[in-house]
Amino acid sequence: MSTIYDIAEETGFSPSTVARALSGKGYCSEKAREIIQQAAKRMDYAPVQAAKALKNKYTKKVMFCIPDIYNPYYFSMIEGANRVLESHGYYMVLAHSEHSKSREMGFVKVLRERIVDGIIFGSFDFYPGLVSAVKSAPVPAVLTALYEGAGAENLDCVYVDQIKAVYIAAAELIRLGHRDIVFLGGTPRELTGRERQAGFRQAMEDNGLAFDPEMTVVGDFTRAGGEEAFRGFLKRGRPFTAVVACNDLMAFGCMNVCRDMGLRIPGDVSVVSLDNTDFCCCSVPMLSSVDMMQFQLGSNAAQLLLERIEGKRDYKKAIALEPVLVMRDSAAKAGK
Amino acid sequence: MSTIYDIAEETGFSPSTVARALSGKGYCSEKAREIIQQAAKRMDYAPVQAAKALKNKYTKKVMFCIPDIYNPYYFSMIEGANRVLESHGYYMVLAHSEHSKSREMGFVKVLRERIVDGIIFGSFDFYPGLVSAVKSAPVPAVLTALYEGAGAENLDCVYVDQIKAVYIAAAELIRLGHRDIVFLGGTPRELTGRERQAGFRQAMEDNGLAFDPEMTVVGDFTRAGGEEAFRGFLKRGRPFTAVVACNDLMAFGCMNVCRDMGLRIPGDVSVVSLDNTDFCCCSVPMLSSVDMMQFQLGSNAAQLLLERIEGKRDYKKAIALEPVLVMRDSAAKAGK
DNA sequence: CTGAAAGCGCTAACAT
DNA sequence: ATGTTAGCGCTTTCAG
Repeated sequence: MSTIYDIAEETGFSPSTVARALSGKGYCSEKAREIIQQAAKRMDYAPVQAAKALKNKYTKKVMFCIPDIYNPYYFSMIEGANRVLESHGYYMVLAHSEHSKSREMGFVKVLRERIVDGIIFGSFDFYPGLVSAVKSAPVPAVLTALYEGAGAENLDCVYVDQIKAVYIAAAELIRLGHRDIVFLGGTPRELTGRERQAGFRQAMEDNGLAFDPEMTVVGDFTRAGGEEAFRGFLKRGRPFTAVVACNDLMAFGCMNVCRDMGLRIPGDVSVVSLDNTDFCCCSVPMLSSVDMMQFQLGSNAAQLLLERIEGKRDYKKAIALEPVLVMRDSAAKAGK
Repeated sequence: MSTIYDIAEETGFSPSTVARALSGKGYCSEKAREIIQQAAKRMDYAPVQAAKALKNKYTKKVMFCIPDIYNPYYFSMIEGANRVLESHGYYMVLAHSEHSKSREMGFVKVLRERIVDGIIFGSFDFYPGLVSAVKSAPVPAVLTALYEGAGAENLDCVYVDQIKAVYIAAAELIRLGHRDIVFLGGTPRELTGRERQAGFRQAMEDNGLAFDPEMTVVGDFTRAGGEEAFRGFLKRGRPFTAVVACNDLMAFGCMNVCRDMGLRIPGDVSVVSLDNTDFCCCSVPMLSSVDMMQFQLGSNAAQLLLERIEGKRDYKKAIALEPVLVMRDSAAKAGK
């Protein structure tokens, strides 16, 4: 634990020469550099980040804000972002909002203290208040969803088309011959919930099937929530042969309920969901799911953010990624 | 974006009065405080953390180092730690070593730059080099495992007894009448691998059963690794009626293989594993597993670390937590 | 090529 | 109660 002053004293050079030698910036003779670097190593020198941060106005840290740490959806996003951040010498500060708007707002507020150089939002649900707070924050932000409300003009984002994701899931079930398809969605109070339902409806109608609100239930994106919602649907006594679940966790819940009721998957019920998390391979049968490109979402978001932080870009950039259907064993032809 | 100097100028007070008014420390008249606080709000003042850090020698951040971000084992640990850190005004910096010792070492090295006030290790595999690096770091550290090698004298830790965890899992299977039990463990090159095997052996021998190395396979704690390892075991052609898996992911892999081979769970094969992650409820049948108290591990670790950081304690503290068996549907009486 | 000096924004001891 | 001053450790401009 030594400072440039200690090294200066030790080597007889001035602090500024030591700084130049160590940073590699500015003039410094070979000889001086060598002597100083050796002393630095010997004295276990390491620059104190707070001092650099105060002087340079950057912290080399980025905040990653997610709503739910137990949802594996976010894992590869974190990992994707982490990879590129790390390769640029940045660290990630995790902020977990637990779906609370006020906590999320709190994270945006502390940005003013400049504890990080930028922020990535893993969440989906933006609203004008948050967006305007984000925009008035002193550091750049990137969203991992498409938000087109007011104020979004200059906000970078990476997103995958939610409507399309549900669409291809439903379309595949229809292709397999299913007609009575349950939609296990999210609350329509959130944008994603509405978008996804729209995708489902469109897939049905494009294929000449009626969209029936009675075949729709909403859950909270947890396994338990999926179970509860699906049980609620079963009470209606409507016939069905397939389910589109809006995320893997709810699909697991749905599959649990099916098993309890003696329904076989995919024999009696076909299930396709969104997210394609690692756990799709852990269920029996393995879950067919739409890959929402989480890893790429994370890495691209980090990329965009760093471009802003490092001043390499000053205009808005939005990146759209394509969802990819991954079929496994939880869906089969209807009527088999 | 204003500083105490801006506010001083605006209000006519000196910077130090402003600082006192805003921090609430030191003398300051009611009137001055009011004026200053209003000005601060109006001017959107927020203290720059780098400046505080430079002066105060703390960053209000803690590094949490985990080896594998895709393993749900760590979720609740992260969450447990996060809860207490947050309640004390600290942020968590995530460090993901991807099981690489050199990366882990890298994280310990940057501690010298004082980017955080302390570090929690989620990993299991400690070795002398790491431990001595940790001990010479300028900030306190907490391990979430029991390490009794040299240098551990003054290192805080929270841990659950690995041997006991495996022991109670195996003992329950034995109680259910199983005698030919497969042990799906981790590599004996890591401490945990050895400990867990010891626990299994002890359970067998305490119940008058022989420990047979042929009934043991090792995997890498991933689902795919569990599958591969278990397939390897099946090739041996040894009869068995139950499996103790060293974590949930490997148990899922094992269950997948069983299904492929037409073995029914728990009819033909009973499975109990360690970790009790949320996903135990997602598999069919639901997985019986030993809760390794991850949430408590995380929150206690954070607690211990903060005690050190805030100078409230200067002696070693080690906390032992008890593993708890959670029976679900993947294990049943033998011979049914 | 090297050194002196100022300043990043905040804190705290000390003086008034 | 308030103001002055020095300093945390580093960067950078400007003299030399």
